[in-house]
Amino acid sequence: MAAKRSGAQSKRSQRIGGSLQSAQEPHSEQPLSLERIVATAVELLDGQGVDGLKMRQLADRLGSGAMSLYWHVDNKEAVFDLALDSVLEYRGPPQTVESQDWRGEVVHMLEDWRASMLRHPWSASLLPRRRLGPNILSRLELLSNTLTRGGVADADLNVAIWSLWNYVMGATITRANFNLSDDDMAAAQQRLTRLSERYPTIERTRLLLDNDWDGAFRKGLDSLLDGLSPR
Amino acid sequence: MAAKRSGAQSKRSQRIGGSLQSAQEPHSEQPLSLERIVATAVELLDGQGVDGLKMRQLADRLGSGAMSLYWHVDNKEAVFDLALDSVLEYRGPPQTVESQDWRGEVVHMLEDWRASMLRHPWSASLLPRRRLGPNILSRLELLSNTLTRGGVADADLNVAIWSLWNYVMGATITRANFNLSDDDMAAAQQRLTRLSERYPTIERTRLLLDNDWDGAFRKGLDSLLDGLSPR
DNA sequence: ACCTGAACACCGTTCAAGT
DNA sequence: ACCTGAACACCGTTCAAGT
Repeated sequence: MAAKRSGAQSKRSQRIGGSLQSAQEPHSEQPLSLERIVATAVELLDGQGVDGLKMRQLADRLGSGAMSLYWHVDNKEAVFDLALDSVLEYRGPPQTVESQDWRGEVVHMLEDWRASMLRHPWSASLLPRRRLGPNILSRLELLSNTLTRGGVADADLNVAIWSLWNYVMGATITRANFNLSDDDMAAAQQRLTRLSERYPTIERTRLLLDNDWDGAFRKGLDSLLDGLSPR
Repeated sequence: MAAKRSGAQSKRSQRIGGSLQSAQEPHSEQPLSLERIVATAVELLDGQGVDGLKMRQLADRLGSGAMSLYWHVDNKEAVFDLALDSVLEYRGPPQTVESQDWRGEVVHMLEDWRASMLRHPWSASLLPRRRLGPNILSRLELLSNTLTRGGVADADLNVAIWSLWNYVMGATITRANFNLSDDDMAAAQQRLTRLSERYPTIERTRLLLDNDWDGAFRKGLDSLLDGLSPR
């Protein structure tokens, strides 16, 4: 495992007269480091999606030879794991007083989790396929904690957590992969009406055209929490 | 979208009329056909996972040259779409009388859906990423239908359906990707206890070691349905 | 310790061509 | 209509080697 590099060294302290390097590559000549690799991988993933991440391109963007990455990282899988975990960091609830509103806290935590993943649409699909990293474990720990404080018995805790996990993951994966450009919307609409005699109900309620994702997420979450709440 | 009339398919002649011989052979030297390609792709995917499907190997297994597939199919993506849809067929509830028990029917439909996907562990992760095919649309239609019969108002229907979708997808994707060999179990246990001071709660309830997947799925689903049920 | 180019073993797909 | 091999444009990774 690579020792930590003090990343902020030489290049940072220079800060030469601000106008010249307004050319697009502000970070081209630093040494490689795990941090830079991960950050750049996230950039690339955000821009090109999971299939768009290429080791050569990643190295290129970092200004290094293609194979230099392999000294810092075992393989591409490791890059995925690191990028994924880096995106799942939780900063905690807005610092108010230690609140009594456990349900509100749960909602906040889950909405923040979903929002973090939606900011990096490749992340949600990746999460269930990889080993759980420290950041997601922290989120689960905090969630368990809050539920316990809310009165959920230990015997019901795992079911509650997995239910919430399932709901959040399903919602986020689905939403992240549903790219509704105007064209897609139009196409879906057209297709649906064309098939209205095969699928009358979902056509009537416009299931596939409903695009209030945030509202639907929140409402469904409320229902689930209703069902899970100790009475 | 439901009826996939891709370019590849339209390239095929219809070849419907009574031909000289109804092909009867097992599957060693038959001509290629979309059906055989899809069936074999499913076999391969079951055995090797999503990343294990190679066009060359697929052709090989079908006893044809590597490039012959491309006359029947546009590209690899199309193979995925077809394999996925083929796995999602629904045969309907066990033929009893038209029941009054709408909730029981919903549970049956969702458990069958989950079971179908778990029989082909690659399928769940694929489903949210691809265009919805006819078989999954049929399942959604039937679900909508049943919920409506159960008294869910049109205004609440989409939220209910997406909530159930989210839950089922999240649960199935997670379960399908959680391969708990004895080794993995042991490793997880070890890791968790080693980290027990960082994650005390999930360690205490053995969140990651809980392996009653079916039971947890059912219990969580019940909670969700409790929350969604009209009162 | 850190980085590198050349090279290998793939894999999806295009193409021109066969029947 | 249906199938094929050769070839192209990749891409992850190994290796032997540089500093």
